[in-house]
Amino acid sequence: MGEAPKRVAIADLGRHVGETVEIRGWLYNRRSSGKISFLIVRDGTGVVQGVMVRGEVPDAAWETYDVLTQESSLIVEGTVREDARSPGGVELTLHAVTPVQISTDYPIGPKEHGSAFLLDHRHLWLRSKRPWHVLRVRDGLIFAIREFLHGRGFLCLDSPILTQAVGEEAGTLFETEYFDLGTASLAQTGQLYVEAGCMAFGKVYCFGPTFRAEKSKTRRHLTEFWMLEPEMAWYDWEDNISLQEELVVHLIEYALANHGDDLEALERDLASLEAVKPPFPRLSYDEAVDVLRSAGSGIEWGQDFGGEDQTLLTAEFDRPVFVHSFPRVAKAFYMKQHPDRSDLVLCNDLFAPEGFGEIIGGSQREDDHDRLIECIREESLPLAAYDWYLELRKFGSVPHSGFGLGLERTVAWICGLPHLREAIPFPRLINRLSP
RNA sequence: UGGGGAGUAGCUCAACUGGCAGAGCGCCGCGCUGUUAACGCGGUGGUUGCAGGUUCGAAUCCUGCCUCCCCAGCCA
Repeated sequence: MGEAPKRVAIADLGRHVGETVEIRGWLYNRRSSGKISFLIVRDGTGVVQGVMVRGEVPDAAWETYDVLTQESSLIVEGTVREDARSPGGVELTLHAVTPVQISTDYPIGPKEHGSAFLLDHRHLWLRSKRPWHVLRVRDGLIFAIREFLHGRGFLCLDSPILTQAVGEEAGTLFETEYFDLGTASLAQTGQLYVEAGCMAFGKVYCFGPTFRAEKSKTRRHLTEFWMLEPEMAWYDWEDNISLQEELVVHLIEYALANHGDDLEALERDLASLEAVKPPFPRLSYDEAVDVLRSAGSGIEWGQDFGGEDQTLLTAEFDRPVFVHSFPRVAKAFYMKQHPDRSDLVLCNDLFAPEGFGEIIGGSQREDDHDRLIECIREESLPLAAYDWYLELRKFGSVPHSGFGLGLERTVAWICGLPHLREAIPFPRLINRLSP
């Protein structure tokens, strides 16, 4: 026997043409045509087809074909060869096949399945082509977000998950007992904490899971989702919008440059992503309502945009659309009042094209102590819960702004997914807590 | 929380007006030296979501319950 072959990743096979290598992975599928058989092997980095010809491989290897079932783990050894007939352009002439564990009755087959069945088997579904590509894009976007922000002097300031203060709306909180301190709730947002952070570090962000107990059953909602929340001291609402635009452009460029293969495998229309270039249209709420009315919407001034309105609005443009200066009645208490219109606040939403809806909500924050107290009272929120937050306005208050970007909605948009449940590894929905 | 749709083999779905429970995939067996969700032939596989009712007879009609899917509201 010669030396043990080098163990390589399938993703790197192109650099090992002509060499004999070892791959450790799982059987994705198999096909046979009598005296020639094909083992489609995946190892987490990619998929490669192994070929065995009867009489040209040891009988022991040849006979493993009959034993190996879908998703059995195995170790194969073979010679890397370029071959246009093979998907991926590279295939493996097998010399040895060693089963590690034989899988029996793997539930996910090559034919179609329903979404409920697949979600029940999410722990296994992750191995399938579609989730595999989606979650690679998700990982890439997380990396690109952090890269973008650190490149601009941001500091990551993690906000707590267990909180006492209410972030936005009471009534949609997940609650739990917290020792002698009463009820704790899972954070709906880290915003109040990054507001504290930006006064210490200038530009900060938090990025983690957030929780909403809304009983909504739509393709645009999860009960647990990841939100990026940058917060910047000395930024006004227009600086805020410019940063959002740069970030979104960066994410699209990153995805196209680094995940083109994934997006193609997902059959994403790349042309519509390539069209996402600055500047994005910026409409005031009043202008957006006019556009919607002339497009046939029955929206009344003061209402927030529904799903249909968002689709209608973005259909007018080929790139994401900013809408700013919303009515105060439609927005959260902490947003700063418009200097010329007391019925508006200095905020913005960003709507993704092609009906993917709102991916960002942001605003300049109310920085005046007394005015902020008025806002809290107007919303009938418990003033005591905001004591530390109010102190930020007593010790060197400055204009500041920030926004929240929904990661899953961004992933869904970039990957072209019809439902958010595919944009997160283990989705939490109103009727789903497992796996 | 409202509106709509659907539960039949392990999976995806058929079954006309109430009249023998079916197909493809999977799985098992046989065949095939380049397959691409391989293919051909044969076989395996059912408490028709649960409980009750109508009927000579119910997957099918009626009542209640459960579950899932889609849409709306709310939001990221």
